[in-house]
Formats: sequence, C-alpha cells, structure tokens
Amino acid sequence: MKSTPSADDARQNQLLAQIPDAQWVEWKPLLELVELPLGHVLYEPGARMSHVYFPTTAIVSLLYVMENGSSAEIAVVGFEGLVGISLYMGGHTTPSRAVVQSAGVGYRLRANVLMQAFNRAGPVLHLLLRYTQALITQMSQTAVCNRLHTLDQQLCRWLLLSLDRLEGETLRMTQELIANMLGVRREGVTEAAGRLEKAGVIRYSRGVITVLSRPDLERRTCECYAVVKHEYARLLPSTTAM
Amino acid sequence: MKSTPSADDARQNQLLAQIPDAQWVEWKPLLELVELPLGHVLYEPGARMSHVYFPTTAIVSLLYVMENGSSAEIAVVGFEGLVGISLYMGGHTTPSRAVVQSAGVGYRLRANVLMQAFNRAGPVLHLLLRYTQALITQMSQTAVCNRLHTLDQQLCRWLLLSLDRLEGETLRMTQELIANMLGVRREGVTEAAGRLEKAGVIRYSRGVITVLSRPDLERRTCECYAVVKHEYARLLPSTTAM
DNA sequence: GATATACTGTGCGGTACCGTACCGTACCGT
DNA sequence: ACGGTACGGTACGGTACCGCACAGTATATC
Repeated sequence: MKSTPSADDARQNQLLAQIPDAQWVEWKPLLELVELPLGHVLYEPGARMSHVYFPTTAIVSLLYVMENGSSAEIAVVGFEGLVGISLYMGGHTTPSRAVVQSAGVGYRLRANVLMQAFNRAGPVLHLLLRYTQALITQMSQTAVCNRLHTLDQQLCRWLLLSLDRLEGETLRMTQELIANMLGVRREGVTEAAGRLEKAGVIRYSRGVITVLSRPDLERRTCECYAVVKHEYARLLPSTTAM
Repeated sequence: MKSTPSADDARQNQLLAQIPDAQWVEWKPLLELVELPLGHVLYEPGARMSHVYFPTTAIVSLLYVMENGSSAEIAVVGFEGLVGISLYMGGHTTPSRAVVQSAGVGYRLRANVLMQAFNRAGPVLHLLLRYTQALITQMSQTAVCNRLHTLDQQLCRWLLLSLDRLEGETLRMTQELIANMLGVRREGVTEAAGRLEKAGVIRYSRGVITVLSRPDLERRTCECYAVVKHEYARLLPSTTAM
C-alpha cells in the first residue's frame, strides 16, 4: 500500500505527498515525528488544537462520546488524511474526540504554520478542502449505514476501512474496541466475527484479526464501503493504490 | 424567527445576511429568486451543479438513496445555510441528493460567481467554511443518533430541527415523508407520533403537525439536538434567534 | 508452574423495529 | 352526493440487537 514501508518519511501521508514542492520545502523542517500509541487522545471535544496531525502508520478514530459514556465512531483517518480539520474550517474545535485506534506514528505541524499557508489561499487550500469533502462523505455514509445495515455488514465495512489504512492483512484490535467504534455491544461483535470466521473469511485470535479473503469481505459488506472508497479515489487521486 | 416574514428578502438567509457589504452589493443583483416546491430535487448524486441555493422559507434535505431505494437523511438545510457545498469544497459533486422537504422559496447564485469570490479568498471563504463545519457536526450527530437512540427521540430531534427552520409552530409533512427522512417504516412514525400526541406534545392531522409544547419536545429528545444547535450558534452567531 | 488479567464465547429473556397485510377516515374533484 | 385517493391507524409474527450473567481460554506476571 505504501511505497517505502520502513522509511519514516512524512510523505507516506497522502496529503503531504501532494503538497506542491514550493510549500513542501517550507514545511519539511517544521514537521515533527510523533509516536501515536493505542488509545492516545489527539484532541478532546471543545479543546483548541495546537497542531494538525498527519498519520502515516497509525489510524485515528473520530468518535463521539455520549453523556452516558456510550460512543460511536463518525469517521476513520489514516495515512490518507489529516486530523484536525476544524482548525482550518474556522471553528477551531469540534464536539468529537480523536483517539488512536491502531498504534503507529505520524507527523504534526503547528497550527499557525498551517494557517499561514491557508491565508495565502492557493493549492494547499484546495487540497485540504477536497480531503474534507471526502471525509464528509465518510461521515454521511456512516450515518446511513448505522440506520440501514446489519452489524455483519458494518463489521465488514469497518474491517475494510481499517485494512486500507494499514499494511498487510492483519489488524490488531480487540472485540471490545471494535464494539466501541461501531457503537454496539461487545458480544455482538463476537457473534458477527464468529460468523466471518466460520465462513473462512477471517481468522480471529485474542486481539489479532487476519483477513484471509478480502474479496469475500467486500462481497459481504454493504454498498457504503464502495461509495466511500470511490469518493476518496475521485477527490484525492494519488500515486499509490488508495 | 426571521425578521421580516413577508418581504422576500434574500437576506432572510443567514449566510447572505453575513456577507460583507462590499461583496453584497456585487452579489445582490445576481441573486435569483426561485420557487422550491415540495419534492423538488436541487441536485442528484454525481451531478455537477450550476448554482448554489440559499433557502429562505424552504427546507432542503440532504439524503442518501440506497441501491434498493431505501433512503436516510444526512442533514437538513434551511434559512441558516446553503445547498451545494461540494461546489466550493472542490469535489464539484456528492453521492447524496438534495430534495425540498418543506415548500418555500430561496435564492440561487451561479456557480462561477461564487467561485470568483472564493478564489480571492477572504471573509466569504471563512464564513462558508464555518458553515460547513456546522453542517459536518449535524452529519456526525445524525450518524451517532441513528446508532444509539430510539425512534421516539429521533422524531423529536427531527421535529425540532425542522421547527427551527420555519416560522410558527406548524409543520406540513406526511408521516410517509418523515419516515423516508428518518430511514424507518411509515408505521414506526405513526406509533411514535401517536405517543407524542397522546402525551399532548403535538397534534397531528393529515399532513399537518402542530407543536403544542416545544419544551416537552426538547425534554423528550436526545442530547444530539442540543449539540447541533450549540454548534450552529457558536460557529454562526447571527443577528436573529438562531 | 500458579495466579491474575485480559480477552472471547454462550445463553436467555427482553424490546425496538421490521415486513406485510389490511382497514378506517379525511379530503379531493366532478 | 359519490367515488377516488391520499393519508393514518392497527395487528401480528419475525428478527436483530440489547442487557446481563457467567463460563472458558490465552497471555502476562511472578
């Protein structure tokens, strides 16, 4: 999926990869490599951000936590995107929380640096706006999917979205975590995953999921996955597969 | 809710009302009054738009229609917003459909006119981006609400969102329509509305809903409504109530 | 190797909503 | 006045998911 898996190059991030050269030489020395361990919170609801994050090997979940503690995921951000859109969208904060869903690394840039580029509105602005629209599609589709599709379908969609943002065919996440992301009971995930395993689509073992047949996964999910995938491809055509 | 209910003034639209004067004198003669009858489709998924629409008395639903014909609403746009964000977001199209949910009027502006203002990025850009973030919050909250809350709560939320975008305490919409918007069965709406009526919160009669007690409605809905409401208020502080 | 801990599987009653079918009733035009 | 149509109410079995309780099993700790 990513061109040079070992090199910790910020341009593994698809957005940074598409920044025009003139801007890039300016940003490159200002980008800061950060570890993103599982569960690390990048921002809390209502908190003003000091940086925007460009994940490379990590995956970040945008999720909303209800007053009673239950939560549901709104969107996923991996090496294809950026965490912190509210900064340049003009609102500075959001009511949602950004949590690392799969450990890895990423790069961050100080808010004021990003905003400088934004004020001299040029290609950077248009790139970020296009990304935002893709993210909006993911959110919309999540809403629709929550309403209309079965847990089995949603689990497949979620696995595929995660898989697209990682290398290899292995995910490291517990059923408890997945349940939180999908906004369902942990036992529900157990059962859905059990069905997938029985069908030989995945192998599941204590926090490690191995996808045996990606095509089968795509066959079992709803149309939502393809819609999101196509929108990302359309809005952010890139040098690599995704 | 709106300052001058009878005058068909484009500045009944909250976004147009906040356009800086310099820009306004330029746009004013270019704005075109359009009738928006119930069910009128402003744009189809994937279609390139020729105009952006600023509703004044109409309400527009953004909804996603599945391959099998079932549909769910992603967000609502009334006099507080604009229909056609994908135009300036850079993607030009979206996979969703925009349908008039409550008949009324609005104003439209040619796409190229809007884009001119956008390219000389100034206050107009920042206003539109802030609006977009509010809309994104509404979408996210819809996703969460779909997953975690009961139909009764969602119906209250939906009634309140619609009420906020109209004058008076009366909505004109059939249960069938509401069911389509919420992505549930028509009978489900019958039952939920029946419960509200029995409790004396609304009166329902053949396509006409009268809200008898707004506070009761707010008491029965989930936190989602307030979250969205506050985000709109925060991001788009305006001269009027909303 | 024993014990704790984290993770996964199972069972059971409850409930919210679905799919389908059908009937009642208000409003329409002629 | 009468039939048509659009809209709303009711009923009933089915199912997907919930809440809760508890049992099993792999990994970590010592």
